[in-house]
Amino acid sequence: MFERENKIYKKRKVLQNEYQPEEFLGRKNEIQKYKSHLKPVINGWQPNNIFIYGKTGVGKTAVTRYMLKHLEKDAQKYDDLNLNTIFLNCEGLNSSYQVTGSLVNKYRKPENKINLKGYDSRKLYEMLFQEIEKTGGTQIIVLDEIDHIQKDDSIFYQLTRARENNEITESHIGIIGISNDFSFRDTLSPKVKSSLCEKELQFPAYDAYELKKILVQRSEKAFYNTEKTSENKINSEIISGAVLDLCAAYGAKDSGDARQALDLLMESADIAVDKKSDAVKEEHVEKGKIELKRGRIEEGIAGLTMHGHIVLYTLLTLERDNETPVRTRDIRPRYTAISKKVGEEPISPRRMRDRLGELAMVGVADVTEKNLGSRGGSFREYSLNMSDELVLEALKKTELSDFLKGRKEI
DNA sequence: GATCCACAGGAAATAGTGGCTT
DNA sequence: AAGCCACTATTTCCTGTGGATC
Repeated sequence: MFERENKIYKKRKVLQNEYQPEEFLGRKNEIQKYKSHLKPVINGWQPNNIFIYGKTGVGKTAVTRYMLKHLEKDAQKYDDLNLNTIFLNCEGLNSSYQVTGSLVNKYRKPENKINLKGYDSRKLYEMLFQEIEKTGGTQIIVLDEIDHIQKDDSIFYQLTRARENNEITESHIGIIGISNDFSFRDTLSPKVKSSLCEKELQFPAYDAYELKKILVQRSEKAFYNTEKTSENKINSEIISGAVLDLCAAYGAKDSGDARQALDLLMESADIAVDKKSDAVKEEHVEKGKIELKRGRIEEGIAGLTMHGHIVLYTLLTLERDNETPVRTRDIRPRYTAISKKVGEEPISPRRMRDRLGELAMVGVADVTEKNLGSRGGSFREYSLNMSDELVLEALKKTELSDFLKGRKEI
């Protein structure tokens, strides 16, 4: 029943997000600056706090991991240097409280982990400082996706001022904050901003040429019968330069995102394998783009709340009735009706607006702002952004599936 | 340029969940 | 068990917005 038929991949892993290349192309300047910012650490001095920003897929996290790996390795050469690095992704953590608790858990063994509820904030900080002091030496704390921390910035104050507030005496801490939202910096209170953003490092987007170089570098390792002939050219029986150009253009299109380009390359190659093709062709890339989009949307839809799903379904039925684009207040009655059919109490209009906004955010709906002045004021109009079949498929994988099965046709 | 429209979206209040401390 | 704590999801209330119209 199962059989290996892959003629494409030598090593698929090379295209995955976790893969760490030994050389980062197009990031020479950034690595150079990063290195100088981290220099004090190796001297055993108080580390700099570093704020790193740049769009998604420009290597912020990967380069950081790479730098820290080297830093740790080189630190071992010096007996008087005790270096410990902590890496925390703040996705899903929206308060200082949760970050503090998560940091405590990073230090602790699985059996001693704490809950992220119930403690007094002060107590939580004490626990963190205790852990830090127990470890001692120099500690680099990396907070990735730091902009998810929205509610308050006390964690930064506590960490950057821990020493002068005598919370810690045995250890030195340096914070590396990573954000893809530069404006986050300006939401910080002034005293936190100046200390947290002591050193700043901006990662620019990759252009198509740089992305091509990256794709060439990875392709050589990932595919059979492929070799690099110059920095941006390959000779390959599996994959053509034109295919790589397509992937590079896709990544460069909106944000210079290497991850997007690599994802597309992998998706295309997966499709080629699936089709038992001998090579990755341009048509596979086109299919790949559609697949990636579908995946993103499905993921987005899966992440919505139940009422988000109901609102989406409402929009879907309006779309099928050719009533889109439709303004918020015209969505309302049908939403209320459908909600009741599903057996749920409808949420308030205010809340429904939030849900609609999320649909637009996820990319499944389009919004247009309208303003008819004194003849009708301003409002937003929504319509589905993609085929209704696709949306319906995604909705069937949610808690609405039973409800949807019960209806023969929309 | 003042007025008006109708909603967007911020802010505060409330309800309910679940964990910690004593 | 009572009194904390923070969380999420929500409702209620209300101010702000920007173009059309006068």
